[in-house]
Amino acid sequence: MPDPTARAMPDPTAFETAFEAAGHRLTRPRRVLAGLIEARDGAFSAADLEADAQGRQLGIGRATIFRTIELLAEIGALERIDLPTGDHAYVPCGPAHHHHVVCRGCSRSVEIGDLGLAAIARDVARRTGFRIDEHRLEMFGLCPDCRRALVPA
Amino acid sequence: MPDPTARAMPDPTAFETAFEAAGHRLTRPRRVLAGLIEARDGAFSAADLEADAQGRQLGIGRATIFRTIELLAEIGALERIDLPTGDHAYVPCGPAHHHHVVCRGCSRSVEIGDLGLAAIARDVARRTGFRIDEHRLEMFGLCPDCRRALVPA
DNA sequence: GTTGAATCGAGACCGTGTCTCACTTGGACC
DNA sequence: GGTCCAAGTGAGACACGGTCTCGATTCAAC
Repeated sequence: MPDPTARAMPDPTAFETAFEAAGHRLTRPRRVLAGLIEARDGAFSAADLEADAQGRQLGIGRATIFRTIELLAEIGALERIDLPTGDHAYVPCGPAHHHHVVCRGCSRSVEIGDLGLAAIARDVARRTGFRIDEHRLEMFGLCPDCRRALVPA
Repeated sequence: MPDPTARAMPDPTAFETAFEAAGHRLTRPRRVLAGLIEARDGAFSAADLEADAQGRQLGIGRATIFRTIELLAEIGALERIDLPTGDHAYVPCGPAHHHHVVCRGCSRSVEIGDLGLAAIARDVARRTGFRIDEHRLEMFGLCPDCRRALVPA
């Protein structure tokens, strides 16, 4: 009977590769958390991850969960977004500049490139006199699946 | 000697008008907080307001501060924004749909209209299949004054 | 196999925000 | 002006996300 705490170790996941590429150790807790995050495939809160880990009785400390999230955000594999409710969530993503659309039904998230925002930022800079050096755009709505679920007929 | 807790009552401020227009009582704590917020003229955190109120020894409870912020947000006189640090801040604003540019130096904030975002949202909807029903854009940088202060020569 | 720096788990701690509950007060009505 | 009561208040307990500390563990380089 396979030990549930020892996930079969298939190809290293994108997260595992990211850890090593950034010069960080690939430890058991990090591997487990990487697996849990990839299994979620969408925006999640720290509490979600905590519940996942606790549910499977993998003895992973809360501090480690927050540390791992922070580390992944630091190396650009994760990004923190702010839900309309005011809560924080995290979404897996690539390092290039981009934004997210998040489904309020299932939390699935899709990256959406910069769109015309850099140009808008320049425009705002010209009109306000501000020097803009950071911006954040988040969109919320319903993904195709959740839309269909809403109107089943 | 004037009682420091009894602010001279000049023309009702925009906030005070907003309270009454929305059918809420105009109480002493609300008047005081409205004054403190207007004196700040920019983004502020709940803790800032708390410190202001406590510093002046106006016996205003913490709960009242949060309740008042929430109420002002509800009637559209205040909006919650998310700082790049992950903290929350609040900025005074009008009820029309708009976005904010916030100075990371002095917290001054400027409203910036919808820009082309509605069009971008439609574009994203078409490309992703999502139904977009909310978006949030925030820009951060340095206001003209803080820029000058940075390069005094 | 040894070694030590990186990482970990447990749990105390902190800050933001919410809730409860007994008390106060604004303002409508007389 | 006085009465009245629903709306609002202050104090303090509470919930919760996130951080910090510290002694123990573990990865991975040698």
